[in-house]
Amino acid sequence: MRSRGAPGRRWAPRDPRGEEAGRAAARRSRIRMARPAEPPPQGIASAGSASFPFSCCQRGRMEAPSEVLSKRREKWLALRERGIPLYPNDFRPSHAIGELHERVRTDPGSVSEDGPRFAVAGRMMAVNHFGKAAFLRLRDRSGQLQVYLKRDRVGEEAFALFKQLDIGDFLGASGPLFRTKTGEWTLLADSFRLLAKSLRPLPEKFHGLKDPEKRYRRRYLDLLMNPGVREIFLRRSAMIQEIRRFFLERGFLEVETPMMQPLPGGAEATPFRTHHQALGMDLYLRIAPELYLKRLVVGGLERVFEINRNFRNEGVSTQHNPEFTMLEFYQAYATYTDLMALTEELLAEVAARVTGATAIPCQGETIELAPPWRRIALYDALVEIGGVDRALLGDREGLLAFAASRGVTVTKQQRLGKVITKLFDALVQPKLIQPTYVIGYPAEVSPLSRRSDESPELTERFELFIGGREIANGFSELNDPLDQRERFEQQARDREAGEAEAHPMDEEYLEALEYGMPPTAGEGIGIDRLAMLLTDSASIREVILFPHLKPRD
RNA sequence: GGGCCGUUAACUCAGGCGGUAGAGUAUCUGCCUUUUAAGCAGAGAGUCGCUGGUUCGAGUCCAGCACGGCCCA
Repeated sequence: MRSRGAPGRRWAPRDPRGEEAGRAAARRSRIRMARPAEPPPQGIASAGSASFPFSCCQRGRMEAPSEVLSKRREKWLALRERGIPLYPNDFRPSHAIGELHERVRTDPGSVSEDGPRFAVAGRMMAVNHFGKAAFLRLRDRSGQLQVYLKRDRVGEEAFALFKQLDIGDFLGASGPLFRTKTGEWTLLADSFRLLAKSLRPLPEKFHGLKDPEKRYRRRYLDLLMNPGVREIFLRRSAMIQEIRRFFLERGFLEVETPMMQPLPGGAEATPFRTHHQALGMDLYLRIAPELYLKRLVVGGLERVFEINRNFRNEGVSTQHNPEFTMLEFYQAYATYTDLMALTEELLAEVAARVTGATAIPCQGETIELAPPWRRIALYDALVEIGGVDRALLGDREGLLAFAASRGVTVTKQQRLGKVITKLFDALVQPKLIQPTYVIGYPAEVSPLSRRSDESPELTERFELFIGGREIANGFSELNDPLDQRERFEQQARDREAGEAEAHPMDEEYLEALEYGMPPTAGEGIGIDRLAMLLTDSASIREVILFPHLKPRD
C-alpha cells in the first residue's frame, strides 16, 4: 500500500541529482493527500462518539479529560476524518539537522534560496503563526532548525492543514535554506508532512518542567524541556565509553556474569530475592559480581572487567538507588598499589576527555583529579581528620562510648572493625573532598581481601573518596583458600550474632580458589557516583534515567 | 524509621485572620507573509493530592493516608 516509488521520494531527496526534479514535483503537488479515508478500525470511536479511545490518565488517576486534552483529541479525530495519515513512516530525511548547521558553517556559499533542497524531520517545539506564514522550530537528535512556511509556497490546502497542527507534533519538511533578516539559517519549506500527531501538550517552553517527581516519572518530557538533562546523560554515556576504551586498551576482556545468583556474595548488603518457577528455586539478584569475576581469573582470563547493574535491598536516598551500575575489574599479577595508580590514571583521563579538564567543579568547590592523590591509613584518618583519640583505637568499649557521644549508633554485638568503619563514615568521609585513598582496612570488615604481610590484622585494601562520597573500593585479592574459608567461617559466626549482612559461606567459590588463583588485585567503581561527580549532580536520581519511585495511587 | 517542606488549570506559580478560584505561558476565535519567550483584540479552561473532622461555610483550620523533595538514622 505504501508508495515507495518516485512520488514518495520527492519528500526525501537523498540523491542530490534528484533535488531539481524533486522540487518541480513538489510544486505540482504541495501536499501529499492521503488515500481515501479508510473506515476506522473496529473498536475505535469516531468523532462525536461518546467514548474516546484515549488514555484519560491524569496525575495517575482516571479522570475526564481536561479542555486542553479534549481539544487535541477533537483535532486528531478531525484530521483522521479528512484522511490525513497521522502516523506515516515513509518519510526519509536527507540530513540530520546538525549536519545542515555544519554545512552552512563550513560551506555557506553552497547554500541559498535557489540552491539545493534538504529534507529534515523532527518534533515541532515552537511556532510563531502569522496570518499567511509561520515560523516553526523542528528538533531532532542533533539540533534544532527553524522552518519558514509560507502559504503561497506550500499551497493553500497544505497551509490550512498546518494551522491545525500543534506544538509537539512531528513534521517532515523539505526546501532550500536561506537566512532571515536576523541572520538565522532557516529552511524555506516547499512542502511538509505530518509524521506523528501528539495528543498532549508539551510543558511550557519558558519554565519547562520543574517538579522533580514529574521530571523522573516522565523523563521523556524532562529530556525534551530541560537541555541540561540531556547533557548529563550524554556525558554519562561518554564516560562509560571512555572507561571501556581505557580497559580494552590495556588488554582487559569485557565480560558479563550472572545477575541472578543462588548465593548473594561479593559484598555486604541485603539482596533482593526472586524465584525461578521451572527450576523451583529461589535466586538472588546480585549485590556484586566479584566472586564470578574471580572465578574467571582462576580460569585464565587474567584481566577482566564488567560494567553492569547491582541490586541492593536498601533505602533510597540522594546517594542510593536500589539498582545501580558498577564497574568491577580484576588484574592478575597486580596489587592494590598498582590499582591505585591505575585508578588515578583512569579517572584523570576520563575526566579530561569527558569534561575537558582534570579539575572539576563539585557543589561549589573545585576537585583536582590529576595524580597523585592523597593516601592515608584508616587509623591515621580517624585520628587526624575524625578527631578520635589514638589511644581509643584498640579499645572497643572506649570507642563505643566515643561513638555514642558523637551520635553514631553502633549495636552491642558489632565487632571492633565495624565500629571503626561506622565512626569513619560519620566523622571522616564527609571531609574527604579532594581525591583520597584510605588504606589498611581491618581484616574483619574485609572478608575477601588479602592480609597485609606486615600487619596480618589489616588488609591490602583501599577505598577512594572524592567529594565526600565513596567512589571506589579495591584490594589485593585473597587467594589463599584456607584463609578464605576461615574468613567465611568468621562471617558465619557474625551472622549468627546478628549481622544480617555478613558474607555467606560459598563452597563453590572456595573450590575454585583451591584450583589456584594467581595473585590478583580487583576493584569496584560506582558508575553512578562517578557520573554525579563528572556532572556535578547532588542527587543520584539526576544521573539515572529512571530512578526508582513508588507507583502513584 | 524520624524531622521539616511540598502537592492549586496542560506547564510555572500566587492565593493575609475561613466567605463564589487568580496570573503568565499554553489552548480556542479574529487580525497579522522575516518571527526569536513575536505582537494586538477577545474567549474558554479547576474533584485546590486523597479520606475524614471542626464550622452556617474549608484551597485556607485539625487528623489520618498517598506520593515527592531535603536533612537525619
